[in-house]
Amino acid sequence: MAELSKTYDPRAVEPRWYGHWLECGDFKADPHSPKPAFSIVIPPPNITGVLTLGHVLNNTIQDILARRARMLGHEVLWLPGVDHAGVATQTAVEKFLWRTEKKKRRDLGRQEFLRRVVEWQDKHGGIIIEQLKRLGCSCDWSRQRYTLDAEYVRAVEGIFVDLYRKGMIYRGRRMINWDPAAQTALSDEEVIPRAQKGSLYYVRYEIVDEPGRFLEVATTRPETIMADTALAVHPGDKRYKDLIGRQAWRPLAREMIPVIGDEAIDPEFGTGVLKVTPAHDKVDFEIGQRHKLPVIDVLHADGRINCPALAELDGLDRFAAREKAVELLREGGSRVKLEPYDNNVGFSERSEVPIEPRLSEQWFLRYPKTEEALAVVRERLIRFFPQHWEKVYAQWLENIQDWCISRQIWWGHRIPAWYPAANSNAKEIHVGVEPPPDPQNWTQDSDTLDTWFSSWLWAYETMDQETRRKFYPTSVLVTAPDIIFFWVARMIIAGLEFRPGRSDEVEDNIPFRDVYFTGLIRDKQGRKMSKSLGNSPDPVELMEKFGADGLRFALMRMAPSGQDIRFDEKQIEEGRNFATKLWNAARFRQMHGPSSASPTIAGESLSIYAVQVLGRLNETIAAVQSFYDDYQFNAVAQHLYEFFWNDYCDWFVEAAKTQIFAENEADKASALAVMDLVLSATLRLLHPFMPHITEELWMLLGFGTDSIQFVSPPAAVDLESVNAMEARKFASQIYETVQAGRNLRAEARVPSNKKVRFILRSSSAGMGEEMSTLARLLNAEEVELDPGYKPASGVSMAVSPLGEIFLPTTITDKSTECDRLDKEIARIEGELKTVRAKLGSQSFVDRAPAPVVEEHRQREKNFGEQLAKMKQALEALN
RNA sequence: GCGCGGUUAGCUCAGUGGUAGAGCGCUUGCUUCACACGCAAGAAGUCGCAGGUUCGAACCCUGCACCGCGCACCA
Repeated sequence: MAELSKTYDPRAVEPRWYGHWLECGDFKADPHSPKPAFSIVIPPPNITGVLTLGHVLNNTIQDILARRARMLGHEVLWLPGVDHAGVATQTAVEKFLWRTEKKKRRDLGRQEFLRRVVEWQDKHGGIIIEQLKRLGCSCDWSRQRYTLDAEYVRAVEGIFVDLYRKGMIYRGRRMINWDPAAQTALSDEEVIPRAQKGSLYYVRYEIVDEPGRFLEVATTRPETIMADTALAVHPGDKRYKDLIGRQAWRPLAREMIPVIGDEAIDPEFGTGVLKVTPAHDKVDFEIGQRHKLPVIDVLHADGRINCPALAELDGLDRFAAREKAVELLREGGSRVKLEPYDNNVGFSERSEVPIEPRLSEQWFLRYPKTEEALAVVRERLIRFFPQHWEKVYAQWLENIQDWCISRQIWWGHRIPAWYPAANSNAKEIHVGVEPPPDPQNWTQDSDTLDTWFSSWLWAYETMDQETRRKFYPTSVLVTAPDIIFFWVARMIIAGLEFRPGRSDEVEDNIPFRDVYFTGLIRDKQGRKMSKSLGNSPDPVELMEKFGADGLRFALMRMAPSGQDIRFDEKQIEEGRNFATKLWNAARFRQMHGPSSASPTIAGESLSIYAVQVLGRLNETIAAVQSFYDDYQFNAVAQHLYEFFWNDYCDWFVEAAKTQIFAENEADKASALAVMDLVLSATLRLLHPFMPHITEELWMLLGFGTDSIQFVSPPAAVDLESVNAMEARKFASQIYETVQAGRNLRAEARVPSNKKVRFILRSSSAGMGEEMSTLARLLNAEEVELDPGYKPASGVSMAVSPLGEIFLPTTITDKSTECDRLDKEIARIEGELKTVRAKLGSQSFVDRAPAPVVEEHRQREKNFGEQLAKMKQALEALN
C-alpha cells in the first residue's frame, strides 16, 4: 500500500485516473449486456465551443447519474457528440475571415468557404471534448457523434423528404424574421424581445382632395414611409370615418395612397391612424392582404435602404435612415413631433441586431404530433424535473406556429430540393435524398436547414439499430431550460413522429423518460454569464486551481434544483477544501495500519460513538437514495458533506482517538474497523460527485482491487445486535456535555491549548468508562467524576444532559460569573415561558398530536431542571 | 395583459405545519500527536408586506409589493 502524501494534488491524480479508465474501456457501453440499461445522450456542445460553467453543471449532473447507475449494476451508455451549430460556426468563421483577410464569404464562393469552415472546425473543434474529459465525464467516446457525420446527414435529409411527402413540409412566401447581420431567416424562437428606449414620431399625411387637412400618424419607423401603401383607421372611429376610401399624400417618395378602414387598428393607440407598410411588418402585411395593397420592399438584405426614387436615403443603413427621414420631412415643410417611447424590439439571438420582418420564400414545417406531445408530458410518461416546466412546455405547444426551417447560410445540411432549369421540361421540383438523375437540368436549393432541424433527431439517430434496441428510449435528458422549445419539445415530437423505438408503442418511442432542467449560472451580481461581459470564469482554470472534483462537488452543492445559481469562486474553494478534508481523514486512518476491505464490526465491541456514527451513516444512505430519486443533487452533496465533516471527522474520529491511542488492542481494532466501514461507504457515496479522489483513496486504502466505479453503493449497517437507541442517546449526551464544557472554557477565556481540569457532577450509569473520551474532547488534563461535588464560590458551571459540569481551575471573578449565569438564566426562562405558554393552552393539549405534546412536556421538565440548577449556582455564588 | 419562479443571518443559499439552519464573512482563542484548504467557542434573523385557515404558520390559502424569466402585445 502506497503511503498517502501530506497534501492532495488533484492536478496529478485526476488525469492519471481518467487515462486509466479510458485504457480499461470502463465507459464503453455493451448493447448485448444482460444488465439493465441506463442511457443518456449528451446535449451536443457546439463544435467550436469552449467549456463554460453551464457545461460543467450540465455534464457533471449527467456524469453523476451515469456513475451512480454503473455502481447500481446498470449497463450505462452516455453518448457524446458535437453539433455543427450552423449560424454560430459560420458567423465565427466569417468574422475570422474578415479580420485576417478582409474577405466576405461571397468573395470566396460556397465551396471554398465551406473548405475554410472545415479547416476551422478541425483546428478548434474538439477542444470542448478534451475539456469534458478533464472534468471526468464518463462518456463512451468510441461512440462520439457529429451532426454532420455522413449517416447523420443522410438521416436528416431522409426526414426532410419524408415530411415533404407527407405534406408537413412546404415552401411558401411568407413573413419571416430576417437577421440583417447574418442575412438569413430565423425561427420565431430565435428572436428575443428586448425593451428599447426609442421615439414615437408623429408624421402628417395631407388629404389629396382636401388640401390643408392632414391625417397624423404615430410611427416608430419613419424610414419605411416610402413603403407605405395605405393609411388605416378603425372603421368605427368617428374622427376619421369620412376619410375612408379617399386618398392621402405619402410624404416621402410622394405618391397617393388610399385611406382604408380595418378592424385591426386600435383607436386608442397614438393618433388612431396606422401607416400600412406591408413589406416590413407582420400585421401590416395581413392588412395589405385583406385590402389587396401592393407590397413595396425598401430594404436590402443587409438592412440598408433600397429606394432609388429617394436618393437621400438610398443605401443608408436603416438606423441612419431613420434620422435622415425625419430631416427630409422637416425640410419638406412637414411638422414632425417626437415623443419618447419604450417598446419591445425583436433581436436576433445570435447576431444581437434587431430583426426585420420580411416577406420571403422559405421552407416551413407544420409540426406533426403536437397533441400527442402534449399528452405524453401531461400524463407523466415523460416526467419533467422541476415539474413546473410542464406548463411552459404546454403553453408553447398550444400556440405553436409553423417552423421556418430554411437558412440562407452555407454551413449545414443543404436542403435536398432541386428546381428545374429554365430550359428543362420538368415542372415539379425534385425533393429526395438522391439528386435527380440528370443533375445538369436542375439547380439545388442553395439554403441549408436550421441546426435544430438536425438536433431534434439526436436522441435516436446517434444510435444504430442494435444500440437502440438496448438503450432507446434514453433514461434521462439533462439540459438547461432555455432550450426547452428549441430542443426538448422538438425531440419529443420527433420521437413520436418517426417511431425509432423497439415497438410501435408510445412509451417505446418517446426520446427519454425524465427531463432534468438545470438552473442558469449567473455571476455574483446576478447577471447572465456572457462573453461580452467577460464575467464567465474559465472552468479549466478553476479545475487547475481547485481540482475537477472540487469544482464538481462545489457546483453541485450550491446548485439548488431548478433555481438559478449565483456563482462565487469562494464556494469552489469549499469544494477543494472538502477534497482535502477527505484526503486527510483517509491519511489519518492509514497512519494506524492497513485497512480492511471488508471490516467486520461486532456489536458488543462497538463504542457508543461508533453506534452513533453508524446510525448517522444509515440515515445518510437513506437520505441520499431518496434525494437521487428526485434529482436533488444539492441535497445529496450537502448531506454527504455534513455527515462526513461533522459526524465522522469532528465527532467520531476525535472520540475514537481514545481507543486508537489506548493499549487495548481489541478496542483499537474495533474503532479502526468502524473507520474502514465509514470511509469505504463515504467514498462510494461520493464517487459519482468526486470520481478521481474517491478512486485514488479506494485504491490507496486497499478497499478493493477493482475500480470503485463498479462497486455497489453501501447498504445500511445492521445495528440490530446493539441497543442503538440507547447508545446513540448516550453519545449525544456526551457530545452535548462536551459542548457545554468547551463553552465554559471559552467564556472563562482559557486558551484552547491549555490543559485544564473539569468536574462532572453526574450519577448517570456507565459514566465512568467515558471519562477519558470526555477529557480528550474537552482537551482537559482530567475530568473528574464526582456525583457529590460541592463547588466553591466562583466556580463556573454549565448544565448538561448528564448533570452539571464545572470548571474550577480558573476561578473567574464573582461578578463576571454572576453576569454569565444571569444571562443563561434569562435565556432558559425565555424558553421555558414559550413552552409553558403552549402547554397552558387547552386547545394545544387537546388538538396537537400526542408525541408533540409529550415532547413539549419533556422540554418543560428539562428547562425547569436546568433553571433550578442555575439558580442554585447563582445563590451559592452570592 | 397571461403564466412561471424568487423574496430566510452582512453574502450565497438550504429548510419545513410543532425549539430558525449551513458555508463564507465577522469576533475570540488555538501551529492540541490527519487536516490552518484546519480545530474550538461566539455574535448575528419581526423568515418581503397585509389578511385568512389552524391549538400552532417561515411553511398552507388570498391579496399586494419588489426582483428575475417566459408568452402575448408592441403604430
